[in-house]
Amino acid sequence: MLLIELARTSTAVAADSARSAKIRHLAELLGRVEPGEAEIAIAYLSGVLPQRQVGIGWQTLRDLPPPRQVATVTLGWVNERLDRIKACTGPGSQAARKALVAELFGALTAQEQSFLSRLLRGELRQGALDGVMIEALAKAADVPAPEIRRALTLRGSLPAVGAAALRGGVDALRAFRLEVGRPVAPMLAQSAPDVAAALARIGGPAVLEWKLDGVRVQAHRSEDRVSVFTRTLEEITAQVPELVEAVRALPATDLVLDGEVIALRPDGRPEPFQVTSGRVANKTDVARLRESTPLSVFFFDALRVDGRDLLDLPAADRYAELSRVVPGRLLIPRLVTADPEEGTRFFTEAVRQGHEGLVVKSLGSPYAAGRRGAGWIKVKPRHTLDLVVLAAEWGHGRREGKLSNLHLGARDPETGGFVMLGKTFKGLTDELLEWQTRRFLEIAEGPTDNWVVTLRPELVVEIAFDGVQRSPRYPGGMALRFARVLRYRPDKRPEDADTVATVRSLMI
DNA sequence: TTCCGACAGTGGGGTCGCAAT
DNA sequence: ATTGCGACCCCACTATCGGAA
Repeated sequence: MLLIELARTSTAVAADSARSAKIRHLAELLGRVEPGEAEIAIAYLSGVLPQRQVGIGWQTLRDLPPPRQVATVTLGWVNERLDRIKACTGPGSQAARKALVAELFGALTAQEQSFLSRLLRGELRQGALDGVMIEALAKAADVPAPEIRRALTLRGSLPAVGAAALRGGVDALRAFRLEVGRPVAPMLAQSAPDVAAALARIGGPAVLEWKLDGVRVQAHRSEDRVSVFTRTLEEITAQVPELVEAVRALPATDLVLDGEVIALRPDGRPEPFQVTSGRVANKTDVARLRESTPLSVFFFDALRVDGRDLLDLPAADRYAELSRVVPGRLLIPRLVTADPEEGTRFFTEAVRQGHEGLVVKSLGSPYAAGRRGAGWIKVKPRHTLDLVVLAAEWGHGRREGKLSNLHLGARDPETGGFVMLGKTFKGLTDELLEWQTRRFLEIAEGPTDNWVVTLRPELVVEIAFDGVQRSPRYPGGMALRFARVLRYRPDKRPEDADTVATVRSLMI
């Protein structure tokens, strides 16, 4: 199949806003792709690469060679070129890689260049990724969508599952099984403002578990072979030897466990997320770092124990199996209750001990992997500050032509100025976006056609955030984590805004 | 007819590995 | 040694579609 056919389908998908129409376009193409190229077509049209990543990003794609007039390249050819680019490493690789990218894009028409460029940048912007692709595959292969979702959970790769569905229908999908050593798509959580709201959504007794601010891990063990994966199914076995040893010491030899790995201080309180994250990401100095920054692991679910798959069992039964093979010191602290007051006390205690909050879980839910079902609900405390808008950046995509991303500052009484604490684009409605663009252009200082538009510091905005972290980038040495706009405060003047001292007092 | 679940899009800060400077 | 890029860790929120209620 020619790449141009995918590019045309993508254009058609983007042009129709109705999901049903997007599904029709995708299914039509999937219906005529040859089996050997099905995985590539499914991957590209759901916004992923079979190679996962190839080392090409926004900067590499800035200037492309002039396009061809006639479309000639096939999916197989393009994919082979991407393999070659991915394999390009070592001294001199940047120039070689650049040449390969130029050669690849030089063989494409304008429409193909646009498609491949958006795909490689991870911004397909066609209003369809895995969710819509699952429906399209269901239509093209004439199988129920839940069968595809189930297989995807167990296999973790939509191209592989989708190609099997097109080739062999329901029978092929049912052949996918949980396989020890191959990661499962992890179950995700929704969020709620407080414990009472979370309990109300579950509607009955629930399990409340501490939410640790670490890295999600899925640990597999077959005999003495242990492998560990992250939320996105990256393998990190070599970076977490403490976890490997802990799993190897368990009294069961055939296991898949779900948990969180975290760096704790000697007094048992958690290190800031940055410390855990840095430790887990490090590959070159693991032996030394495990002395200075040891990792602890806490498990909260079991997907397989002693050769028995548990995904379809209710959470309470899975936990019973988990606690049978994992000692208490490796289990997340938990409480079963339906009482909002008791739950809130548990929440307060978790936060007092330095943790992120709670995850509230239904006792009856199966392990609904890969979807943010209502089975798990996270609850975290929320802080707010009144800050001053120092500048704004022009948006992209559906925010093109709108001033979108705000630069936020706290008041510095010593200098009479403001100290930047970070940016945010979250929490804005279309109406607010419209309003702030007009308002910002009125108080702009200097040119308004640059990427960043500097403003007179006049507007006060109420910002919600999860915490203050150390920052190597911002002038005050601190930055807000997960900042989002709650509302503008026209009743407040910049001299009423919160000060850097207030922010510093919140830093962990 | 209204409500709500699921999805896609729009980006945030921090850290590491790697190649180039 | 420092810098820039890509990848990945953590992630919140709104708009929209279409099926459920």
